[in-house]
Order: sequence, then structure tokens, then C-alpha cells
Amino acid sequence: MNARRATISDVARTAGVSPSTASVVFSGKTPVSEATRSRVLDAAASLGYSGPDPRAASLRRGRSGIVGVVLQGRLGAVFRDPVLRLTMDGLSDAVAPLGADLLLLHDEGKGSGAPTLLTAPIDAAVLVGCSGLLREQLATVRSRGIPVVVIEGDAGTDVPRVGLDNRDAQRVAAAHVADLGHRNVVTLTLPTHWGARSGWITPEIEAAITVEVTRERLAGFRDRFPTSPAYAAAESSIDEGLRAGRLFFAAADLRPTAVVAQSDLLATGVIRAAEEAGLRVPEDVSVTGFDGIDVDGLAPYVLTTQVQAATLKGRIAGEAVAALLSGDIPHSRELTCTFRVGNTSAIAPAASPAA
Amino acid sequence: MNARRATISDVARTAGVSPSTASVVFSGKTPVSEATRSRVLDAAASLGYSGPDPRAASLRRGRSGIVGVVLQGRLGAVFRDPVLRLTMDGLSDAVAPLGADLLLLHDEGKGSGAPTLLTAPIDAAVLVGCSGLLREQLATVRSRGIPVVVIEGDAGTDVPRVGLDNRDAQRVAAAHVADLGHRNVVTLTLPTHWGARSGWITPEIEAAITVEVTRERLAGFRDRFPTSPAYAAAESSIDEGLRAGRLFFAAADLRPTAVVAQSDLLATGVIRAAEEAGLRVPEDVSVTGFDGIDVDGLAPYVLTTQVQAATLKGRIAGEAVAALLSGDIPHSRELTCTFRVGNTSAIAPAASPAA
DNA sequence: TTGTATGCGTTATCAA
DNA sequence: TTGATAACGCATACAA
Repeated sequence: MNARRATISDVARTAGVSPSTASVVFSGKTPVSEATRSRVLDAAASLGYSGPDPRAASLRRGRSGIVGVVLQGRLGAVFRDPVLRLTMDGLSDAVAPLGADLLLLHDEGKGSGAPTLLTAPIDAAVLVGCSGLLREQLATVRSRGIPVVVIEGDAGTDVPRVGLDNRDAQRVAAAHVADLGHRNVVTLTLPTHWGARSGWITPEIEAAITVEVTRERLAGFRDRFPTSPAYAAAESSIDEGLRAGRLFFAAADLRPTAVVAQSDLLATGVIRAAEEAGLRVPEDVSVTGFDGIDVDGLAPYVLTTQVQAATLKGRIAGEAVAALLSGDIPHSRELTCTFRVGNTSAIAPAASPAA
Repeated sequence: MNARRATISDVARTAGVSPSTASVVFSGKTPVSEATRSRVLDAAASLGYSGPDPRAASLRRGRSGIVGVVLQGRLGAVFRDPVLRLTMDGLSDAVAPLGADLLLLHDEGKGSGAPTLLTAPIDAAVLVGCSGLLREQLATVRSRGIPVVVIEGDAGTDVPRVGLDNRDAQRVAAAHVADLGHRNVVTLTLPTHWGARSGWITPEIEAAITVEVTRERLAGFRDRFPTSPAYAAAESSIDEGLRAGRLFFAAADLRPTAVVAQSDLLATGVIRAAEEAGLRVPEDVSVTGFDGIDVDGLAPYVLTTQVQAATLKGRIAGEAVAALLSGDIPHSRELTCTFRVGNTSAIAPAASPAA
């Protein structure tokens, strides 16, 4: 029909008022007489004008009302992680009062198409999940002058950050296992870098872990078990835990009596593997997790784990964004886990199986 | 430092070229000599200019590179649903080649803060999950002239839609149960409207179901069981299924021999409830699901269910968006489920438990 | 290969 | 309460 969509000027002309008046009718920034208002609204209706073009408005205003959330990997993979889901939930909650929407940005391979962080019309960014690309992304965002908040990642100083006492918490879990008499222990970690395959962690690899969460939790484990083997999973999932667990329990003479996992999902998989191998948890093998999420199908086990407040983490990040957008400078926050002893850890078996 | 961020004109001036030349250096739309290019880039670096302002660019271009996805309810709740997660995964995959990002819009209570669909700078919208607000949202989006694709909802004609053969598929499942000799059957449905509480579905309610998926699947069930009781869950989750199942199995003399659930999660909950009540599945009670997702912790059961290609559904929607954005008119697609007989359905028990 | 001119659709400021 | 004016920062058609 129309060669062109109607603009606010068209509406103004039709209504016989000035563009600025028409604008004000829609924004409500200034009082307008009832007569003019309805004339403008009528004109808009007759022209099929449905309000200001957001692009133009955002150019003029300098703000878009959009908060970018940078995630790593594909969306599906991202939301498969219960912790991240909770964090997103809290984040969206805290950002909602701003009237801001969330723009999902995946950092997946910078080669792939759009350098989105550079070209997305966002007012602020939340960097979450702490990939190795973090520094680069931070540089990008800051060069654009966009306020940014980092969730669990190596932000430099002067970047508001929401963190977790990963190292301390994992040390506590490790100590728990050590105190129960376990000596033959293995830790199952999250990915060492984004996109990495699963495999044993050599000293070289250990020295070059780019994922902060993994590194910190491993460090906490090391505080009590400096030389125990460590195996990195490719992702946090029950399946990955199952695969790793099968590996751990395959050779009867090398079998660990305890597995310290860096996530509840991994721990759940390990428990499954133990059952598969005919081992009893916790009598034959103790398993600890991390996160404190409800894992579907884990009953009757109650995981011994460090419980983190994932939703709160997101909420705090969202509040930090809100603060930044209103000109305040939020301070970084470090959240603390709560250790929960369940029924998946127990005193080490008296006799080592063999060797 | 700077009173104002540098613009491309500043860069051009510093580099001693015209603004258009500088623009071209960043967009790459036109060949530029190596000498000029590097002069421009140097100038940009020295001014701390990090590329065109996305807001201005998008105003000029008329496109923002953002696709809006309208979901119902809170984010956290949304991504808790495995089917939706898969759909989002497929969608983001299909949209990635466009260089488009996804903007998450919740339709939650139009009163709450931002009238987002009206004011978001999106090039296209995907309406998913089919709430009762769908028509209204469609009107909003179309009045803005934004191309839109609907996933499983009552789009009018002439709106590209990706659907599922919900009614046929559910009828097949119901027939399966009927053919096994079950007469005392109850169906457990998805919510009848968005935000509804759980409860028995009266004829009045049944006549006014606003969620298409629920309505269609129930219709399919009705094709074989015109008068059997139907109970609506408040959401698709194992917990809701468990609660409903407890209700079904509470009174021994009214106990159904088969439960036809509208989702795998609900079915899983029902199975849990059956176990709790000391009933064997499928010997004492048959349970069918819908979706064909992998439900964690369901082993050793293999659900009898209708398997839908959730990821494909999202992908097709994404491709439809791509088509719309390049001026084509995609046709609607109706996907077909595949019936899978697992080990949760069996011949009805010979003797009805009681009166 | 580079420059000139123009408009994308708004809204903030200020004066009337 | 309303209107005139001037950006907002860029990308494109077209000419050189």
C-alpha cells in the first residue's frame, strides 16, 4: 500500500500540530492538552502510525534499552546448564525494572559472522561464563564506552564483578574428603578452556587453564591434594560425568575411593558410573559435587556439595547494571557458598582394593 | 577525558579524508586503497574510535540485526522447558548466518514496565509458545510492519507458522492406549491458559482453552476418549506430574489404568507418583508422554510417547525469518511427530481394581 | 578510488 | 501548552 511508513512528522502534519508536539504526545514527557492529544492520536490511527521508530528514538536518546548478555557457545548448550539458567533468571528479574530487554550474544568463534559485541545497540553488557576470550571482549566493550559487569571471570580491576569463593569452597569440600580418610582421590573438573575436549589434566594444561571457575576450584582441590590426578570434562553434564566415571572405575586396582567433582551434574554422572560398576555410594566410593542444584533423578542420594546462590548471583549482576546505567559505580561482590554434607560421602573404605 | 565520543567524521577529518570514505573503510562495501585504509584506521585508533555507532547505523540502514523472540513468563521458567530449549537452539542456529542476535522478550503482564514489543528495535519477531495474548501481539507487530513467524499458535492466515500435528499425534497415542484395552483413562494436560492453576478441566474450561497446544492435544485425546476426565497441570514439569499423579492414584477405587500426559516431563512425574503409590508401570498403570525428549533419571523406563523434532521446529522458524528478511514469503510448515512405543504402556490389567 | 550532499525519524532545548 | 530549530551519527546515490 503505502510507499513508505508514516513518520511522526506525517502524523503531526495531519493533526495540524508541530512534530515536537506530536512527539510529546507519545513520550508523555510534557503535559499536552486533551484536545491536541486526541487529534494527534486520531491522526496516528488514520495513518497507521504505531509509535516512534525505536531506532531513531534510540539514536536521539543515546540509549536503546537493551542489555547484552555474552554467553559462550550455542544457546541450547548454554541453557542446558542449570546454574546458568538460574543466573539468567535472576539477571532478567533484576533488569526488568529498568524496562530493559536482554540481548543474547554468543561469543562463539569470533570468526563466525558478526562481531556482534561491537555492533549491537546495547546500553550495557554482562559478561558471563568467563571464557578465555574475556579480556578481548572486555576491551571491545570498554572501547565503546559501554558499562560492563562480569560474572565469575578475570575482570581487571575497576570492572564491577560478581564472583564466588570458588577456591575456598572447593578446598572445604576437599578437606571434607581428606578428613574422611580418603587418599586415593581424583577430581573431575569443568572444561579447562572453552571448547576443550575431555582428558587428563597434565601439569602443562593445569598451568594454562583459561576458565576461571575451573582454575579456582582446581586450586582449592590442590590445596589439600597437591598431586592427585585431575580429569577435565568437556562440559558440565551428567553424561560427561558418566563417561569420566566409567574411566575412573574401569581398572579395579587404580580405582579412587573418592571423586571430587566441580559440578553437581558431573557428580551425578559419576554416581551413575559407580552404580554401573557395582560400587556402592558412599560405602565404596565417595562423591562430592558443586553448585547445590536440584538434580533430577538423583534421589535417593543427597549430594555432598557446595551450595551456591546462583539466582542471587544473576540478580546482583542485574542490580550492578542498573547502578551503572544510573551513573553509580557498583562495587564488586564475592558470594559465598554453603557446604552441605549429604549422603554421598563417607569414611574411606578400610582396605585399599589392591596393589 | 573526551567531552564527547569521536564520530566517524572526526576520524575522517583526522585522516584527511571525507566521511564517506571513512565509512567505507569500516563497512567494506567499496574498495579502498591500502594507503587510505590504514590512514583511516590509524586515525580511528588515535581517537579511540571503535567503529560506527550501531544506533546510527541501524537508523540509516533501516535494520538492526536483531530478531525478537517473544516468550511467555519469566526467563528462568522458560528455559526450564527442554522442548523450548531445543527450539531456541534451532532458532539461534538458523538465525546466526544472518548475523542476527536474539532479543528475549517476555510478554508477561502487559502492565509491567516496558511495552517491549512496541518499542524494541527488531527486524523480525518470532512468537513462540502461543499464549492467549497472541492475537494482540500479532496486531502490535504487524502494525509496525515487522515480519513475524509464529511457532505453534493461532496465527491468522497469511502469517507464516511452524506447527505440529498435535491433534493427530495425540489421537494416535490415545488409540494406542485404547487398543491396549484401557477404559479407565485420565489425561494430564498442559496449562489451559497461561498462568492458570492446576485442576480438573470442566466442560466450560475445556471450551475456552487458549493455549493451542493444550487444546489440540486434548482434542486428539477426545477423539478416542470423549468423556474421560482431564486434569490440567500448571506447567510442564516433573513436579507437576508428580502432584497430579498423586491425586490420580490416591483413591484406590477410582484409580485409572492409564494416564495420557501431554508432555514427557508430566509423564515422568506421573510414573514417579505411581511408584510412590506402589503401582507398577506398565503392569498396573500405563503412562504415555509427548515430546520425545531425554528425561534425565527416567531410566530404566523408555517412555511411550510422540517424538517431535523440537530443534528442527526452531530451525525452520529461523529459516522462515531469514526468508522474510530477504523479501521472500515462507510458507507455513506443519511438522509431524513419530510415535514411539516404549515400556511404559501395556495391556490393561484384567480385573478392574474395584467397583 | 574518493568526495559531496542529503536524509534516516526522532527528541531536547529553548523561546513563544 | 505549543512550536521552531538543531542535532543524533551514519551510509548511500551520484558525481568527480
